[in-house]
Amino acid sequence: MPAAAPLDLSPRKQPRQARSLATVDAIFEATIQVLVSDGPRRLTTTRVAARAGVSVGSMYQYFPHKQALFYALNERYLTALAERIEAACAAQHGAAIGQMVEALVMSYWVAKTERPEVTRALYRSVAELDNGPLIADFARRADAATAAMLASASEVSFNDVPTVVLTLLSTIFGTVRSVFERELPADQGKAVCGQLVLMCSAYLKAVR
Amino acid sequence: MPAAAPLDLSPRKQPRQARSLATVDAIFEATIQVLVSDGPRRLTTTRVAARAGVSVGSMYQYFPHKQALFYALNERYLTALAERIEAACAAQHGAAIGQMVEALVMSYWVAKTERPEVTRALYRSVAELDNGPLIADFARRADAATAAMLASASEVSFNDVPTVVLTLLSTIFGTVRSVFERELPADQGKAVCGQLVLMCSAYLKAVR
DNA sequence: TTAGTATATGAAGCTTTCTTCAGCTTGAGA
DNA sequence: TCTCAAGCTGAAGAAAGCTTCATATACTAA
Repeated sequence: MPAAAPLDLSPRKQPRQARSLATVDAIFEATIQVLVSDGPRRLTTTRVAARAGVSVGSMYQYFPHKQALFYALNERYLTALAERIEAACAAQHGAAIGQMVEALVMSYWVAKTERPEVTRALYRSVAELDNGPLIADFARRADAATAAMLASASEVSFNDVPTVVLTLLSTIFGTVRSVFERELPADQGKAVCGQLVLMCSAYLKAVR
Repeated sequence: MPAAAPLDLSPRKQPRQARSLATVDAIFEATIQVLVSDGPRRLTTTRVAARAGVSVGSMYQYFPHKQALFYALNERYLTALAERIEAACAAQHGAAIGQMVEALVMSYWVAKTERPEVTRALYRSVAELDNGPLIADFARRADAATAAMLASASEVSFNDVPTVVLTLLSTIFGTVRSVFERELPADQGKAVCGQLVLMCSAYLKAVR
């Protein structure tokens, strides 16, 4: 565990005028772009500011330090991802188990493959900060949404729902990550994704 | 993709005397320790040298720069891991499919959980370098070993072995990684591991 | 229009880190 | 023992990054 001093990661001030909102957005977008094109090692305040078309000073109006910016970016990303998963799960309440699994896998897959370079860049840059709390929060939301969805399945039920959900999500999230890490060509990635649906379905049949 | 300049990652010279071998070993071990205790961001040449009980200069006798050291460490780790997987697969030739899966999952799980802090530290530090070639090499070996093992199963056969293998390994590697990322308590980790065996078995039954 | 607040700037100070190299120590073989 | 290559040292140069702050500009509301 990184024995880092506790940092204040909260934003320094909230943008109030339209132009400052644009500035913050530009900074976030620039952060992603620098991450994608230069990698996490070269994510510097200077570079981000330059790409965003603002001065370094402006960054420090809204973020107390580089880490805070990066933390906020991850927060944004994971929150949006959680919302998509929740929506996908909610849409399947009462559906058949097979459909549920397919929807769950596909919503995650689509979310990750929409902008693959961004996904890859974020995967690679996790090390830069202690995002444990963010991951935990995200996991909690995904767990809850999935559990609620499974519970709504009228036909079948599982003994140990928490373990089933944990296994399911660990598998889905992990497998997708593996596919990105191996930098597979698109068609192979899709193939694995399809097999993943199959695998999860087979699993749920086995433990129901 | 990180647009880094192509770096020479090969070691600078080979240790010839016993004491230099000890130095190199100490440097590797120190690298791991710094990674574990200080995190990848604070992995500096000074810190590593200090922890290893040698001077910075000594490091530069064997590694042209920091990246090369880190690269070599990953190479060591992944090579050892590949060997263990190959051994585990070889030991199951001719066995029942269920046993094969269990052996595969467990060998990987055990390898990763033996020194969990090290595993975690290495997972977190991947971003620091472009280890694509190392991952690719490792994946190739694991694929081959697994494919050979499956092919030796007399009872059953699969249509698309490459896809099955790819799916299987992506799932196993990814799920284990997910478990570490969520920082689950040991018992939950074990539980997921058990379920993973189940899941993979169910999958192979479904696609045989 | 004017006062007051919000926002933006970017050079400069400070710190950290990487890497080198000239000189010193250790070990192996003759 | 002597010689020389192998190995080690660590201060110091050079580069890069983070963050601040005094100053300047834009906006808002009265």
